[in-house]
Amino acid sequence: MKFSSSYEPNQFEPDIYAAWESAGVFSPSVPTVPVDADANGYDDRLKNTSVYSIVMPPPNANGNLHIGHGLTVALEDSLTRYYRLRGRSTWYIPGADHAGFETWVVYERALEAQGHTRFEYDRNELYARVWDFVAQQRGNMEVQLRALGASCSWNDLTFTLDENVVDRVYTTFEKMWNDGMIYRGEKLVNYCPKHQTAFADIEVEHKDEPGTLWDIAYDALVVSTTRPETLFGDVAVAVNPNDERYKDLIGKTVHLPLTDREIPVIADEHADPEYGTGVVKITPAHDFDDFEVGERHHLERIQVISEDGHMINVPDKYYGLTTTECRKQVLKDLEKEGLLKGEKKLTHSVAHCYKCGTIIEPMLKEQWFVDVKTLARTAIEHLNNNEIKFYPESKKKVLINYLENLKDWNISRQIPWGIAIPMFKKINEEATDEPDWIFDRRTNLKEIEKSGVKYIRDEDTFDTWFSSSHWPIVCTNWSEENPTPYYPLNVMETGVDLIFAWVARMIMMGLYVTGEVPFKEVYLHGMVLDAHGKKMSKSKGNVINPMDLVVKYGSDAFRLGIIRGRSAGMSQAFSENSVIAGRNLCNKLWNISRLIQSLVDETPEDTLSRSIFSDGENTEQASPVTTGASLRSEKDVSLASYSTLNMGEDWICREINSCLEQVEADIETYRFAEAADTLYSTIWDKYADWFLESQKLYKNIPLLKKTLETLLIALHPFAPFVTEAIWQNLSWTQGFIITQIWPDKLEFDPISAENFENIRIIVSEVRTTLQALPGANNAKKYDLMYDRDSLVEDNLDLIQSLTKVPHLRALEGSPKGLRLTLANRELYLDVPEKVVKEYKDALTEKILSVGRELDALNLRLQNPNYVERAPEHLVKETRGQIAEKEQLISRLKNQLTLI
RNA sequence: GGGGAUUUAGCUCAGUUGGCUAGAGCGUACGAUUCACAUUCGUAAGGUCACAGGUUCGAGCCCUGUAAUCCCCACCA
Repeated sequence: MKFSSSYEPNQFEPDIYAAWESAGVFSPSVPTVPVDADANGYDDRLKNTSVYSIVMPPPNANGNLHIGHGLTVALEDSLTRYYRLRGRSTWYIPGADHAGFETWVVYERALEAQGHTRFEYDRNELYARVWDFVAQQRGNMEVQLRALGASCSWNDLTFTLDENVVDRVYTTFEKMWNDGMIYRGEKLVNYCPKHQTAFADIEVEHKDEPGTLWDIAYDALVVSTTRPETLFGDVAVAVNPNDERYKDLIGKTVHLPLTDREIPVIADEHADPEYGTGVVKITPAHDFDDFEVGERHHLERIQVISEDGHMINVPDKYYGLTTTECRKQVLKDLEKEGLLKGEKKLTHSVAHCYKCGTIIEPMLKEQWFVDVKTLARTAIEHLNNNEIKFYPESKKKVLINYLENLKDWNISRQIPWGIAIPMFKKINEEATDEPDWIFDRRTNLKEIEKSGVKYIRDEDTFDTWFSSSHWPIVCTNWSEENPTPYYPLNVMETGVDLIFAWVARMIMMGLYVTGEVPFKEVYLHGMVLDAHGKKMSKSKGNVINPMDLVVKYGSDAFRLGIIRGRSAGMSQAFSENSVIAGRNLCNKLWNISRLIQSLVDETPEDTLSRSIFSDGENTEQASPVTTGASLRSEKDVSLASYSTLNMGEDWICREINSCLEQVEADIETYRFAEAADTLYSTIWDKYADWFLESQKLYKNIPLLKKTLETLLIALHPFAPFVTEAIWQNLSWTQGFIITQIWPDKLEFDPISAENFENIRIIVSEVRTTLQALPGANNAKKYDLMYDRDSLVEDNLDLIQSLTKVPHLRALEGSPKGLRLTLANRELYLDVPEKVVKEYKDALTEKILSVGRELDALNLRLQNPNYVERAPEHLVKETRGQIAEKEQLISRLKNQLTLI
């Protein structure tokens, strides 16, 4: 493979992914089912390898990835690749979601487009049809996951309708049924009349909307309501027990308008004396609060709105009207009878279907419910026991708070596309000894017979979250007989918006099924907002498609871009600029590698070996006096395949080591942005700008190779493709980078490294001073002069090449020109007096500003408390600084007098 | 009503146990450039760390309060 001269990710990314995949490098090295060959109760292969497991939140099987998936994959895959490099047996388990409701909505729309409705088919037929529909659409998201570089174990992909998932869900359901945690209840549920299905509370969107509050006379009492059409379902009116105005009426009855019914006046705390007239009509079948009032007072529930949104159980006049039509008619009739006492505009929040926006109708329905008391309490105990570490930490409190107030969980959905609820209802009523409902796994059958009694299957399917809550269990193939070392997961990474719907339920279910928390850590990423911090939405037209960016800038650039500036739990803006910055880094690395490869190519083998085992031809540049070269013994040379010969080499080793330390600490605490940032500045600002510039003189080939390899491996988790592409292009590397071992720290001489740091300071000051001088093109005009300075004297070529000054020479005679001030060295720029004079203002300003700093330092030291109480090293440091500043000022002043 | 956050450069964000002159990227200005890279190199400007108190030798960081913004949950007859 030949390095192409420009970085073009599209030309190698697909090939590299295919090569990884066919080499099987994504599979965990330790099989996922434990093997106890010698029957000692332990899988011996686990002795030397620790495992790392992580599951992917399953994207919609027949959908496309959106920007949030892009972030999720970038984060999860970086973790996966990092721990793989660290030698763990790493299992990143991909998934695909049947996306019950989402897919159903799409399918139903397609069905309607063909002029059909769901009601023409029975449940089995619909299920089969959607299955085919999904099968046809499937595959896009898997292609896209590959494009993002997800190093997941494809053989282990779990689909949410896979047999083992259904099995596990049924097993749990059966256990809950036997434990008495499942009950069938007639309760008010959130019901979408359009989709004709119930929703869990979390699936409902509340929006503030303008509405009207009408006052209606029920005899002597005036009630306030926003929904007059439901009055036919009223079974009582309530007043607050402490409300003096109505005390006498409690227990009496009032006439329900437009009907011939009398309804009781009851006392209930629900009635707020401050609100409206303080009198509330009670409609248990169509209002959540009223339902509870009804429970407390054992009131009848009269359903007056049908599941398709029409009036039922009402006087003939109103029968069959839609709710909207009925409201109009009711208001008209009330007005006519003089019972409408007033109306007032208000804003109230209205529940909407999160998919179609239809107003959610609270509907009385028989559904399956999970009693969550024990589940929630157990989860809270384990959370309080710190068994799961949260990133960000604050979300744990939020979760506990949620669990403390959790209501029973409605798990029935009236949608064919999902896992059938394995419950069957008795048909023959006369078989009174048999239970009304029985559990049975044969949900492929509509009707079953047991002990001579016929049962018919419940048509409903499970809430997606009921099965999803088993995700860590089913993905790792955990079972009672075969506990796997990969369960609990090391981490659960997902969006902060799923903390209740998914994370909470996985914890409850994990504990219920396995007795263990399902994961040891949770990392919740925030939402990806647009460049202006606004939510992305189709209607705003600000949606960013991750694949567009991958095509435009490459997968690595996208991954580097999307994690930039992002921290746990925070919703943060995202713009193409950060992807461009990522692409630029990849390009930089590409060119760095090309440079090093070309240096390798042009260095003959025999020179190479000489430079390892002797000082070689570069002795003249290296400083025998100041670099501490003598500390580098032959031992170093023989231990490693590289050695440091020049200061810049020790310096870069020092910088790379501290970079590695930083990156390790950051990844292990999920500080992705900081880790990538550290790599960015190490590769660019340190490796390329200083080390490689200095290597243009010295060319320590073994060290160049070693340091490049180190940086490539360290960046691999974040930019997998370009690092692998370079690895494959380099002439001396072997195998895949993805399966390399995370680099050890490099050996270096700290004194020498510090000397290079001093050279950097000198070079920087020369550059700054030259830029500040009047006139253009200063860099090439003036010589740099030094006076008895061995560090400079020993590194003339290096300094000259970095500063680009024409010549470096020893000062002859008395000082002249412009003295460099910050470096604290005898260095002068050979600048004519005229130019120096023009520089005078800058110099004066400098003296003033250093003076201000000096004053501040002196003030600190004059504070006796500081000297007494601050740590000694800080006080000492301050004294040192004062001395330094004083020297600097005197040098500056001296300079000024010379002018 | 309950809970959780945020406020630092023009923009997007770092700043971990309190410690020197508060950092980065982008953007801006100025300068450079055959010799790995214009997807480049060099330099600079730009901040009362939302506000007011407090603790401390020392506060962007800790405490109290205020303001603004955001998210979630519940309620709104």
